[in-house]
Amino acid sequence: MSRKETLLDAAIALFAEKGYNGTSTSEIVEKAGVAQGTLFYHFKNKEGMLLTILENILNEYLREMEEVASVTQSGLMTVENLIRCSTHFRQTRSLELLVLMRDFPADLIKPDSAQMVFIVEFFERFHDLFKSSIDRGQNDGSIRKVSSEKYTHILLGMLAGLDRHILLGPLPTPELTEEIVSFCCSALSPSGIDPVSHKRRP
Amino acid sequence: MSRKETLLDAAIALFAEKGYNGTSTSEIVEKAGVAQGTLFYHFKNKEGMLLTILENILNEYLREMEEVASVTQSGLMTVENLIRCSTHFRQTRSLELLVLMRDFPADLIKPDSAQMVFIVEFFERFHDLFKSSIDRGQNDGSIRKVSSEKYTHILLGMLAGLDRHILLGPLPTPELTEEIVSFCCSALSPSGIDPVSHKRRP
DNA sequence: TATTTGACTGACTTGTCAGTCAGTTTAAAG
DNA sequence: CTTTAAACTGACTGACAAGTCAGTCAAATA
Repeated sequence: MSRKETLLDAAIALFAEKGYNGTSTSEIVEKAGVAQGTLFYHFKNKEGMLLTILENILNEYLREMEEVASVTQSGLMTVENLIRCSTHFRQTRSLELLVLMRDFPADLIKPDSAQMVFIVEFFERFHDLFKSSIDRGQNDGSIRKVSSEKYTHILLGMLAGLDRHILLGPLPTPELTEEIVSFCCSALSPSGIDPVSHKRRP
Repeated sequence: MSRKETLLDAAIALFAEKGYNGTSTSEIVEKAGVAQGTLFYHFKNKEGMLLTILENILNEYLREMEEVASVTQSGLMTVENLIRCSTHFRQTRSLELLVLMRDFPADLIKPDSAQMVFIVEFFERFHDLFKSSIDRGQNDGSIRKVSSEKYTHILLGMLAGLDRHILLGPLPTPELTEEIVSFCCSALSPSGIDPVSHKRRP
């Protein structure tokens, strides 16, 4: 593993444990077992490390989600699987997601900076991914006729909120995946369609 | 207005604008127009200011919510009104809520500290408020038979996530209140009950 | 009037931290 | 072997921030 990767791993662990602001560069280099200067040889500055971490995790998150959405199926089932995907991602990449949830945007409040613009693009792509799935569901009849724009905001806010609730919340949380899926299915299915069997009710 | 209140107001505005970590005590006293020492005369330290702000906002939030829940009506309608209440609160107290959403728990990561325990109690009371409403709805037939514990986590995570999405998200968000209400009603209503009219479907 | 008390002041101390830089090591290329 | 460039080092620095404290002041109390 290269020094750069070692440094990133150390930073992820420390940021997740103590937060971005609560972690000094000295701690990072100590944990990585390299000298102070090495950090600044590989990264422009401390914020550059955070951006690299966020960029990596967002890239992978989006890649997995887009893969799920590319499978041909009803719009509602796509939404279901996007929800399951987000759960799976949270479980496999909890440390990086914790950093994302806690330290964005709190420590990147420089609106219109190049980094901010860059990160915002990811959010737009997540938004489009959900919105086009809802639109598709409304065309194929699996999702009721509601404002897809507004329902996209609701789903995105909900999923991010649940990630945060589970990862950072002070209360222990039980396994919720299938309940979240059926909660959303009930909310999205057309009236008269049973959200479990996906068949029209008698 | 007392100096103490002036200091708190200045801190709320600055914390909301630049975050807790991004604000120095010098900036707070400058904005409040008092000397450096005055801050530490009224508050134990900088974190004491944050805790005071969070305690105030959580107290008022909980008071409004408990008032809403005390009105006699079906469990589902109570949940509906709790959701509307949270929206109203977000709109009227956006600055303080912004501070809460962004800087808790990121800057209070001292688990088991007295302050942390104190804040966690609020979360438990929010949890109980929602859970008992769902339980009531399951008794009066307005809410379907699901795990009230799990659905409480979903609702809490969802509402906090939407607050965060709207207050801190990089994308502009349209007005969502009634869509959130009907989203949740559809998810909570018993199958066969129309979530809008609350009458059994033909 | 004399004394006490609480609110307030602001220069100062103490410490930390991000970031720098002159120089060393490593390893590849000629 | 020599040259060159990239990777790496770690002591150092300048800036700044939280928190302190000896002392001022005005108003209440005796």
